[in-house]
Amino acid sequence: MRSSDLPEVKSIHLFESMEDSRFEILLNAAYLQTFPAQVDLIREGDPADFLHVVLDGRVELFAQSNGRETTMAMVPPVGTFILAAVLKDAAYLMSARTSQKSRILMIPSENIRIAFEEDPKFARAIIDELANCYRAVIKAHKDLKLRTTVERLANRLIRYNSEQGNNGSLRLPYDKRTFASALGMTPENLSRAFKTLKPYGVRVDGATIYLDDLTALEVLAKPNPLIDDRSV
Amino acid sequence: MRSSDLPEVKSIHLFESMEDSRFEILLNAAYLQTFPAQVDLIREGDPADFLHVVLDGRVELFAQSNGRETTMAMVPPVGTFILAAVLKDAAYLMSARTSQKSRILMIPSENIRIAFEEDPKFARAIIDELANCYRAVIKAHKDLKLRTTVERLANRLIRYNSEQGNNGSLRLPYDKRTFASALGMTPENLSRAFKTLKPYGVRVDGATIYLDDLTALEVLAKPNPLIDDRSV
DNA sequence: TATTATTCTTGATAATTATCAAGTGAGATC
DNA sequence: GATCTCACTTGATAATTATCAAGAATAATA
Repeated sequence: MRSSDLPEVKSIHLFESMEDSRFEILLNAAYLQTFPAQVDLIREGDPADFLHVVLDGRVELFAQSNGRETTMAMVPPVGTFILAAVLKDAAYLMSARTSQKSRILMIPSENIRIAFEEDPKFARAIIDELANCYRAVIKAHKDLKLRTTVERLANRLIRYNSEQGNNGSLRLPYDKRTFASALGMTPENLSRAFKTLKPYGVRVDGATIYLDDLTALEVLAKPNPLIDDRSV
Repeated sequence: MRSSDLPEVKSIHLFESMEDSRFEILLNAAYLQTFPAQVDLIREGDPADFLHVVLDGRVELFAQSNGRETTMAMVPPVGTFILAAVLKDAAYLMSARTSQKSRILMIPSENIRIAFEEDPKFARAIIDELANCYRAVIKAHKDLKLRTTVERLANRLIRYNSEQGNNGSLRLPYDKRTFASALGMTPENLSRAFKTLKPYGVRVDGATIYLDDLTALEVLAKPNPLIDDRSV
């Protein structure tokens, strides 16, 4: 990768506490590449050759089995993916594709593991990142097992509204088909769930959603910090 | 805790690479306690004061929201739980209770974090454990999103059969009510799912299940290593 | 502007899963 | 051995969610 990209990458939480010399060695072996939308980056089952870091754009993690497919998560900048597989030197459990044009940093697994062994601060940062990933999946699992489709949608809208400035409107960060899959429902039922939420002040205009009665929506959704708060 | 218990605990993967002196300091502050069945150990939302290690028995991790409850996982010996919360010094995302009489080692979070900072080998062992936990949840999430109830049951039976010696019979490791919740279904539907599997050679006798036609069951279940193999 | 995809929505229907209520059966207790 | 309790099962029904097939709406292209 170009050395002009180094400062930007260094500012990422994962690397900021790392020694400069070690950081340069690590990144020397790395690739920074821009991909168009809908490009397959990794396939579940393959060995974990690289740690991926999303710098720009958005990456969809998905999984397949038995002819079915589901969206597991969307990774926004700046986020890593497939960290656990890299650390364990195991096969990927999920596939990844760009959902929009994305800039991806790819660091060889072997270099990550070496840096991890040699740099306690980096090890600590890795742990933080992995612990965050773990807790995010636990929350997703609780969301899926403890809520109906309508409740999941309502809570997601409340979360997006809060993340996007709490002004009663939000934009869905990706198409509704993917959104439905991420929420664990079919596109058809996502449409119907939106209709169900109409009496609670949810107005849909393409990818823009207006929440005209947040109070009513929250009564229905019953948001729970231990499921919905990304920071907890 | 009693020093006579030290060797047993030391043999656990998490601690075996640790320096003896540091290990003794760590365990000095720890508690080793035996609890009867159905004792609440931790409650979601509480701060993570202790890392828990199940030495004997079995612990149920569960979560509640909005009046509903679901079993998230069962922790067999020797397994840790709530490691991520301890490392992040955050609130527990799940509650835990003993599902049978259990011997639990409790190590203060603060000591874990100190040992982690000071002992790279222990850090490495913690990472391995956390990565395993992460991958286990991902698998559970895929199981839930990509399979029907009957398929989930079928695959779980195949897994238990393989874990218990591949002799065509297995014992459910906990009551059917909990088993159903862990599989993401109601007890009633678990009964019905067993009936659905009857033509595939699944015979139920209390907590003992016989798999008389493993081939047929596997055709239905379509087991997938990236969901079902604990070791992958 | 017309045309063509594409995505999303809607309606009808089917499949799946949950709920409620009652029943069965095995083990515990007296 | 009687009966009590509890876990599990069964049946009837309801609710939820998915599927299939068109039909709008939107964006993309000519």
